[in-house]
Amino acid sequence: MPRAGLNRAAVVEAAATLVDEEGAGEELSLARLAEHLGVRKPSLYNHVSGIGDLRRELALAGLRELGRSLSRAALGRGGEEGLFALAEAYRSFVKERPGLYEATVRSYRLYAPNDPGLGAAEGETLEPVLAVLDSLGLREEEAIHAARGLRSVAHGFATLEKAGGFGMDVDQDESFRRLVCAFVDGLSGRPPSGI
Amino acid sequence: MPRAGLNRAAVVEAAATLVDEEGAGEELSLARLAEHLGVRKPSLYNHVSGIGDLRRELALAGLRELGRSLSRAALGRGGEEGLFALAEAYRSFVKERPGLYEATVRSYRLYAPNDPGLGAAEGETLEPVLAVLDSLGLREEEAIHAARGLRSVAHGFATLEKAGGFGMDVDQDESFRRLVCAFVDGLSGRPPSGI
DNA sequence: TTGACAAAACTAATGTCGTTAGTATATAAC
DNA sequence: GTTATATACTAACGACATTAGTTTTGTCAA
Repeated sequence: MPRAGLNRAAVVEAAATLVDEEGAGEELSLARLAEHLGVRKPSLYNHVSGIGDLRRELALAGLRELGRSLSRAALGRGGEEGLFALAEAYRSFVKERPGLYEATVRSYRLYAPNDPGLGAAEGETLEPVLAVLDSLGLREEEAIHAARGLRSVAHGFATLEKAGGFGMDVDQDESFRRLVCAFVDGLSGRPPSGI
Repeated sequence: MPRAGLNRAAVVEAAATLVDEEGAGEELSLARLAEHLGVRKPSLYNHVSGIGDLRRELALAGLRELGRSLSRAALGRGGEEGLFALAEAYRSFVKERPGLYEATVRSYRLYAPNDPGLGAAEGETLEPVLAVLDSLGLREEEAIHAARGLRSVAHGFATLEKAGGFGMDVDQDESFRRLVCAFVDGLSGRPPSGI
């Protein structure tokens, strides 16, 4: 039995690739992952303590990567331009890493609350959003409301899009652009910017 | 072996109750449902052709009920008032029937496209939205964009709320009100209505 | 170089799930 | 009352997660 050279990080990374290809729901199984890694199922227990642990680790990885994407998008961009960049980055992340994103959403229901690691990672995704909102003069409770709104907009559109929930043959990029425009304009109380 | 008096409708209804209590993900199993109904697992196959069939039936029931709720909300309400009523009805449905709603979302990815029954039920949920948008002068492609936006807003907020994704202790009703306000105001290109 | 030890792989087994096949019985129709 | 069908059952299979116990590999110190 030659060693496969696995470790926790490698297992999680392989799982992340797998969920992006096949989905993070019931499609993810230790059996499938073990097969992918050329190893027997129980061997995975040397690196993760079960499928729950693996899913939590995927959620953590997803939140961290999403946070990085959002931070990058907000670099050097303030005001409404920053909000558009954040929304677009959010949607892009869901498109590029669909399984990993799905894992982060599952996390809220299944692991949180009171998981300090996930809470911290979630906080990191909020930070760039609050920074951009601050540049628009929104602070404290007002900023929380606006952040929730922006996240709802991006999450709602991206998940419905990913799930194929938009039936009609109408351009989805344009739908998203209009949605974010409407939200941003409504937020600042100005007439449509038309960006 | 006295009969339990089951039929397809009773099985689906019991499943709907179950998913509202325990979730529509992996929590739903034929084993659990059979136990709930006081019957052995294989007996359920007399009424549904498997767990896939049951999930599809749940999605259908959820879409129909959501459609009814939206239609009721739009009765006698046009313009921005109608949009607020639709958004609130959507969110209320998710709160009252969380499992049934979850089943409808799963449906897009797993059963659709090309399931005529689900497609029709989905169309029924779109109808009242398009009617209200029509009262605002939005037609055709423009209405589709707006409908997608409203749905993204309602779906995004409601699912994040349900999943416990809003950590901070800030009023969620107020967050939703502001989000819908911003979207509606941004949609019509007017200054904030403050409703 | 060798011996010991921990890490990482394995086999075997248990229990849950969905599903199918085949069997018995209760209800309804005649 | 006989018959037919619907509805329930038992038994069994394969896929899954998980645990326990075993073997091997790689490393590090003597």
